Amino acid sequence: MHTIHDVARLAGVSIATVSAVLNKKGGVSAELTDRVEKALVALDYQPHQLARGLKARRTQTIGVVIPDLTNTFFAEVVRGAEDEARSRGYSLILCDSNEDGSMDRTNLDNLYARRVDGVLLSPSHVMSGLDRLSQRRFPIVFVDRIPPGFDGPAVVIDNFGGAYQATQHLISLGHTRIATIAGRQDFCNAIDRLEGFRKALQEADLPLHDEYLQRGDFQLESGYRSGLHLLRLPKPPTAIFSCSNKMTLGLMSAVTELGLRCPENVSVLGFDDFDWAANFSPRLTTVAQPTHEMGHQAMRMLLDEIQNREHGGNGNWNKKVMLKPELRIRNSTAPPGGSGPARASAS
Amino acid sequence: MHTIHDVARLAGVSIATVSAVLNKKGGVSAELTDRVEKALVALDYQPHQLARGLKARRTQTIGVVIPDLTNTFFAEVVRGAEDEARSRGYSLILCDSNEDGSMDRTNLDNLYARRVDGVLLSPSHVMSGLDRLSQRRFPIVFVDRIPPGFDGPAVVIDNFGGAYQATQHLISLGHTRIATIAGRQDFCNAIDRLEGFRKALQEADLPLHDEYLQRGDFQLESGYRSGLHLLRLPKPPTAIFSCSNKMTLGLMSAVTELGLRCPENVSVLGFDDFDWAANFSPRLTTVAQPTHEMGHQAMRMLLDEIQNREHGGNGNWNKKVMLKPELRIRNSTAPPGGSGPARASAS
DNA sequence: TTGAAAGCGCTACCAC
DNA sequence: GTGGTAGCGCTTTCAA
Repeated sequence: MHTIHDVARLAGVSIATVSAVLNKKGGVSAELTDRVEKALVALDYQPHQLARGLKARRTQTIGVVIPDLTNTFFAEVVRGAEDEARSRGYSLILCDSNEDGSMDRTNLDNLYARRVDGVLLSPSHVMSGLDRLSQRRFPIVFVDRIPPGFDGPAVVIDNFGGAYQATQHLISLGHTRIATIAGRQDFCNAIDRLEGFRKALQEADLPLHDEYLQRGDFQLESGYRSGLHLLRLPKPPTAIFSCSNKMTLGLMSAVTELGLRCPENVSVLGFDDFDWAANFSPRLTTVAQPTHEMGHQAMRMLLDEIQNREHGGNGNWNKKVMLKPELRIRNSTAPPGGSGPARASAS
Repeated sequence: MHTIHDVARLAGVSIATVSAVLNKKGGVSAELTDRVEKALVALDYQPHQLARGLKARRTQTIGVVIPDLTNTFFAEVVRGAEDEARSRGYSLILCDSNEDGSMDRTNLDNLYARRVDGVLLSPSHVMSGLDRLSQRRFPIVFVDRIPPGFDGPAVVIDNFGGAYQATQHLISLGHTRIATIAGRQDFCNAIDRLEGFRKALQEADLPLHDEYLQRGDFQLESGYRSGLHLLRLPKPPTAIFSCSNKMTLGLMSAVTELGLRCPENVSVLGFDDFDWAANFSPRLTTVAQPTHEMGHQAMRMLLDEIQNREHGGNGNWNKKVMLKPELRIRNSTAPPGGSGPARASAS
């Protein structure tokens, strides 16, 4: 617990000299530099970042607010963000809002109180008064979820294209009764996925019956309930496009519970890929998002802007990055009726 | 960006009075309290936590160092830790060491520079000089991974018992050729799991051939390579006990690649449970750890100790919590030869 | 080249 | 009750 004073005393110099050496300001004689460095080592001195930040008006800390860390999608995004942050000397304060919109506000207030230099945000809720925040407090980059109409800095994927391509795949397999379990329609990602789905059906002159459009909330439970509902319909769909990983999990649970098999009885295509999707049966066909890359790019954009502002930038920015998802065709999707090349592992 | 001075000026009081109101010290007249509170709201004032921490000598921040956030095990532990921390007014600085031992040291130094009040640590590497750290810097609680011989505060599960029970399950199914893919033997969790495995075999008078003991490193790749090796043996095992989730994933990949089926050709039992383990085929039999609870308890122990020290506690503590894992029998384990009740989904 | 001193925003002590 | 003031550990002028 030594301070700069202890170092100065031991080296027989002033604290200003120690500070100059620490920050490599130059202009310190080799003689004194040497003495200071010896003292630094002798005391195992570590500068107090908070005191430094108080003076320098920056904390080298970024706040990350996400809805649910136990969702691998977000865990991977955070991982990508942290890799970039650490390589540039920043640390992360992690805030999990637990899909509770009111926690977003609490978390942002807390981050402001800690004077983070910027925030990466994937909101749990469509927020009002966000403009006030982003303008008055700190630079914010949105990841994955952006409020409709929001026109600020963000990193997203082409949700429309991903859903469109996914649905086309189902259509090309010969499905005509295609259902979807959509996510919360208050964010662009869910809206765009539903639009992509619609567009593909429309182009193929396929109808979208109301009962085939289930509105979930990204959570497992809603996938499960929607799945049960869809599969118990008098005329159940032969293919289901699930708009998030957790809902896909719930859906598979419903499939299992009803004693159905995938893809023989129903094809399942999910948004978000997993490590395990390729090694268990059915091997899931998914729209994979570049999660690590999303976190990485979002953090890069944020830190670039922060450093830009430190060099006198005016804070006008609204960069947007749209990454491409990738359709990974495995064997949870097959032609309706259970025939076709993509059989399950059954012999 | 208002300071306590702005509030004081607007309310027409001194900053000391504002501070007293902010910290509910009492001894401020209703009249002034009211004026201060109005000013607080009018300016949307948020106290500067760093300045506060500099003075108060605590930051209300806990460092969390884990090997890999994209491992759901750790993500869930962090989630449990954060829930507890937030409810007690602490924030988390998250450090992912990426299974790189040298990063542990870097991360701990960084956390010290930021004067976190304590650290939750799941090391990537057996560290030397840890005693110095824990004594001189901040309270540390270990989670899941503890160095052999370490006798400080920690939250772990009964790894020996979990592995023992798991192996007994395989034995009770009639397996005699049982292999294991062990984790890195530099941590107690891996050591204990191997010991539990050994003990169960021994009690059943079953031999453990050298070739049936694969030494992995907790990573997917090592599970894959070990799996390939085991399953290509002239006399391959009929059951494999994999000591971590990622290695189990690699093992399943090897099973698939060799065109084998689980549990018909080989039973697989994994440590760590997943959301999806119950809904895909084979439904994995696993030893489930109470991940959220581990993070929760570890954080509680840490914060209790921090608060104890603030109240004059002497810092002598070495509490240990050992939680119970749970064997979840599904259908990736079955009697050797592929008969038995737990068939895969194949018809 | 070096060091004294003024803060950064806050808490807490001590006069009034 | 209230407010002035001395720091917390650091950076950064500005004199010397």
